[in-house]
Amino acid sequence: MVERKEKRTSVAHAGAENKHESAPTGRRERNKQEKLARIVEAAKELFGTKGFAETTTQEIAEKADIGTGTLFLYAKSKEDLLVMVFKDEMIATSQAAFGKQPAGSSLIDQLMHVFDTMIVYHAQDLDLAKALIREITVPPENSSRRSDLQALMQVIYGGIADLVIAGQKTGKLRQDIDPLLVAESFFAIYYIGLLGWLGGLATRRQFINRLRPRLECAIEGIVAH
Amino acid sequence: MVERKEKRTSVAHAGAENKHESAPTGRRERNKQEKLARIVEAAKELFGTKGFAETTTQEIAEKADIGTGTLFLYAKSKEDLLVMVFKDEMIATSQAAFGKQPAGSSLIDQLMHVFDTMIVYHAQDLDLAKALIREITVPPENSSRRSDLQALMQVIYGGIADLVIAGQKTGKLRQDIDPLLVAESFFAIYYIGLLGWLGGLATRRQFINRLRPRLECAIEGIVAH
DNA sequence: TCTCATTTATGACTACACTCAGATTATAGA
DNA sequence: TCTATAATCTGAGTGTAGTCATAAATGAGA
Repeated sequence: MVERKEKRTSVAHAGAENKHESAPTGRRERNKQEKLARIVEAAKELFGTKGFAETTTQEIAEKADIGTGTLFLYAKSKEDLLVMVFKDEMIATSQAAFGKQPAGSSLIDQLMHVFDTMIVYHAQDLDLAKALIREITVPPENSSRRSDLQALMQVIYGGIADLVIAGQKTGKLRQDIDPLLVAESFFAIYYIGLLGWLGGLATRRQFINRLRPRLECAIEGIVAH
Repeated sequence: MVERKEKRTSVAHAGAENKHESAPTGRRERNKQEKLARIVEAAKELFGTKGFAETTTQEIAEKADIGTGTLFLYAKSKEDLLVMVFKDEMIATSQAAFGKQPAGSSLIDQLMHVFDTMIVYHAQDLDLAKALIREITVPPENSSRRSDLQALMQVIYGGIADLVIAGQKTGKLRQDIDPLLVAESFFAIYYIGLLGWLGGLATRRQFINRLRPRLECAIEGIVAH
């Protein structure tokens, strides 16, 4: 054998490692959860401070106090890690955006409120946003990533669809339209603009300025006549 | 020195290398063009047969009969190569799609015709399409890539906008709408569906089946009343 | 308590995109 | 033609994501 690492002691545990505690509810499972949490936490910090590209998997493993190989038992790839880091936060962000709607506002204002919130989030770290969008755009067969994506999409599409349904109830919007289908279109308009911004084809301002008329144009198609 | 490569003879020239022809119009420039053509050709063949991920830059360089280092003087990255390979073909494809429009067809049919053509193209090699979409989605600062993207987008947006303008001339569509803005929205709807397909969130059939109603919904917003 | 099978962890190793210091080749001027 | 300079080329080298054979930890049954 070739020299073992001498660490594995100063771990930032959640205060739950009483050496001989052979608790009934499997130690393995808890260890795994803890380790996963440490990994995501380490990745979040490093991605946040150094940026995605500048962070090596070695560093993440070191910070999480595990071997490099172990890292890839918990995340299939470096980009997988990014999605892990991002998912919860983004879901929370969009949920908050849907929740805090000013009462009685129009559909367009509601949509803009949601998208504005997301934009603020994306703007916090452009590199991170780029890496993420690149990754989230076409996830490989890797099923774990895909289910993450689906969870995120459900929140966003579902939220927008709810706004549409509310509009239908007031009678302002056509009744004969599938809300989910409309939600997808709205999101598509947001997304393609976002890509333009992150890809450098447009500035943030241009992106935001064009978003509203685009959405208005799309909404025209679903208002009741 | 460490042994020079003994090749550089069996190159598939365009039949223009008469050894002593010190032509007035710089040999350098022509060599460069030829080399670039060889590189793109080699990349196209290898990506097409082995797939993007399975092709190494070494192989491309070998096939193009140049050093590995040289490859990166002509393309900033492996993905850059992919865009090079793709651009011309895709532009030709979309131009053809816009060109061969059956006379007198409705906007929705025209759009579907364009998108169907693109889908056929994408379907030829899913892996290639995925790699490309991933790449094209958020290109890095690298300006050459961005201008490629812009060229492609101009063709597509421009083509769709032309369809809209034609519709406006017949009076069927509202006059007060920016055709380019509408074009972007239409493309967004296509694109987000494409991502879903390539990302495994939907089958090709689902993608195509949903495309039409989505577009119809968007068109509703621009028909004259 | 002691097997022993199964799960989990490890880091040396591998493969490959990309770099760089130095070699080679083209051109312009004498 | 020869020389100097600039442009172009090159492949051994580098850094890092991801693998894999081997080791350690765990828990069920005796």
